[in-house]
Amino acid sequence: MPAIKTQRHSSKKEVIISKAAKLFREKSFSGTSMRDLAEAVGVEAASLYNHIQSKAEILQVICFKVANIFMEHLERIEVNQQSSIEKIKDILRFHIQHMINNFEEVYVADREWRHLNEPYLSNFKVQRKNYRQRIAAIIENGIQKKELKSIDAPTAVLMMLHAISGIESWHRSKQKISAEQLEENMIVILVEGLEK
Amino acid sequence: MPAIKTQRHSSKKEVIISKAAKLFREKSFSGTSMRDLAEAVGVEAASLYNHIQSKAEILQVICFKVANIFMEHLERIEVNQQSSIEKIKDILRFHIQHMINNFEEVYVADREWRHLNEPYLSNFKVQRKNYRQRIAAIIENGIQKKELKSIDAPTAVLMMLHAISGIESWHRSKQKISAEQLEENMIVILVEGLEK
DNA sequence: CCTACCGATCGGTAGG
DNA sequence: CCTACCGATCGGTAGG
Repeated sequence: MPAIKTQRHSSKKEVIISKAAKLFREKSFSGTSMRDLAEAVGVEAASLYNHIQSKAEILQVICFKVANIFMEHLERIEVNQQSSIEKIKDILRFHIQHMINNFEEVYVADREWRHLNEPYLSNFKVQRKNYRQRIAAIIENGIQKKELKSIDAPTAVLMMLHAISGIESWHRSKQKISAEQLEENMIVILVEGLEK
Repeated sequence: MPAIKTQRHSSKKEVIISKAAKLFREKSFSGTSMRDLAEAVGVEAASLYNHIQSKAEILQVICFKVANIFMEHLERIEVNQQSSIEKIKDILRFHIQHMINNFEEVYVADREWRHLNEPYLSNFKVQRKNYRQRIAAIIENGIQKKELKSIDAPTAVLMMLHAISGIESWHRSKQKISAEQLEENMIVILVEGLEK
């Protein structure tokens, strides 16, 4: 039955990608050997190459999968009719939720993309820059409409995104507050600030 | 003249540490070979070992140097008589300034510390946890005194510190705003929020 | 500071 | 999916 065989094959590749994301986060891309990965998957190192082409391919898959998810969400936000501040909140919530639910891969895409090879490296950088500029444009629009303070929009984007990517170390420790509470806290801090 | 000899020796070690910080940031700790470092310093790989004991030692020096600078500053903040909000602002300004002026080493200490060997790894984790908890205590004090919103203090600490560590990618691009403007923008966003 | 070199490990391939 | 193996490179040492 070829259908099942294909399914199994694709599923095994997904297992490899998933285990790799975990290891790349813990030990970094360069610090993880294909033998480490093979052990985590439960096969010999040579067997990995029946499912993936190279170590580099694994990183490519992770980085572009994550980039595409965020880019697609941004495109939906851009065309809707919300206020700037609602758009920003929506983007923040989306990032927070993905960081909580899928943080191994989001973390790796965020921290290990430098190890991509060309032409993927340049492609990724362009996408990343584009993504940030389009969020900055939303912020600048909000400043013009007096919804937001007149702060430097590119700085605000970097701070927002990095503030959220920082929850990983929290996530791994004992969860003292729920995901919903975490999300609300983060939105309040970023939108309204710390000061009472 | 032994005094001069010692000075030269220590100076060369500083050059090695400095070049290593730059390479560890660009290519990560595992992705940087001692031959890469030797080339950046302008010697053969074997010659590096006249100044340092091991690759691991370089990372230790960078991580604990940075950790000590921030810990010493926090200790000065804790004993002074400012309001909680002034203490938080002071910590933020200190982080921003060090990120701007010394960002190679601060970045490496922040992102590459996982590659430390024991017992340094455990020691570093304890210091890091302690540092964050003491800032959280300042925030909690501010909440009690109604100076700050009643947000989750550990979450606020992680967000603040990561928002600031995110300026590195900005710093490396063309500087459109000055360091002073950057600092003011970041303080406003974190303390007062984005919303007008 | 260099040349010469060590054993270990790397990503990846051949062949079954 | 495995065993067996490749050339390249790793961190580090010996000896001068």
